[in-house]
Amino acid sequence: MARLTADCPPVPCVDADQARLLLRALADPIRLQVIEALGGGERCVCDLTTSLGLAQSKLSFHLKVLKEAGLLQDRQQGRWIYYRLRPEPIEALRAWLAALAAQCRLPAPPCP
Amino acid sequence: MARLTADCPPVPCVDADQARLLLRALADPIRLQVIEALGGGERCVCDLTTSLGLAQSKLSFHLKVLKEAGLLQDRQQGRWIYYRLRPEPIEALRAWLAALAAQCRLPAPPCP
DNA sequence: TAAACCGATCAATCGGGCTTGATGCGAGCC
DNA sequence: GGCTCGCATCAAGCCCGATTGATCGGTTTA
Repeated sequence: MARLTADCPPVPCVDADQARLLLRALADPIRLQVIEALGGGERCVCDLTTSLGLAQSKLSFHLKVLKEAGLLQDRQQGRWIYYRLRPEPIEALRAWLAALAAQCRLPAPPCP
Repeated sequence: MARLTADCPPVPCVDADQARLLLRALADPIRLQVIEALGGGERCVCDLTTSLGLAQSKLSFHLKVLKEAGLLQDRQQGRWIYYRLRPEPIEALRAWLAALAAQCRLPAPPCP
């Protein structure tokens, strides 16, 4: 029969509040720079610091915000720490957005 | 033949800065309530005010933010104003997110 | 025309998040 | 063991955006 509409399998479902946390984490210019840099692949902190021209403390703060939102994953190797983007919450956010735009064309019930 | 993957036709492409404006507009709990309410279809302001339990001034402020971000479209009928969600920027944001998560699994270049 | 209603706009206030500089902690090098 | 390096954490200050209450413009009723 027809393909089922992906209830949960690879893409975790998010509610409005989880979506809000992801949106909030992404809605910052510096964090978007980090996200875009990591969109090209894994990077270490020292590399991000120099290539983005950010103070070490500032970058660390934003990395923490992104990590706590579930958007980033880190691993330690020697004295360096590498960060990478997690595609799962991004796909979940995409699914939430898709559901949002589905029915929005319905006309309003008359007001008076 | 297979359905094409919508390179651009209906979905306008966004850069990181435009995506940031959309994310910023969406990353607010009240605005998310509005967005979700409008996800079910068009509504008038007086309806939103009562169903969301918001002060009129506050709702008007957030509607303006969402409208300026391109997420909302309004029309006047009599003395009522109806708002609806525009699916285009949402689809554009989804496309931006999809491009983001594409290559993020690449390992980092070794640091030292 | 006056009155009532809907919604936008304005100025003032407030609060949460970002920034900054210093400090702490762990891992390698001497 | 002492030192340097990489990164996280902390406290204080600051700034931008949300909230609040009042006012204004426009539209429909009486």
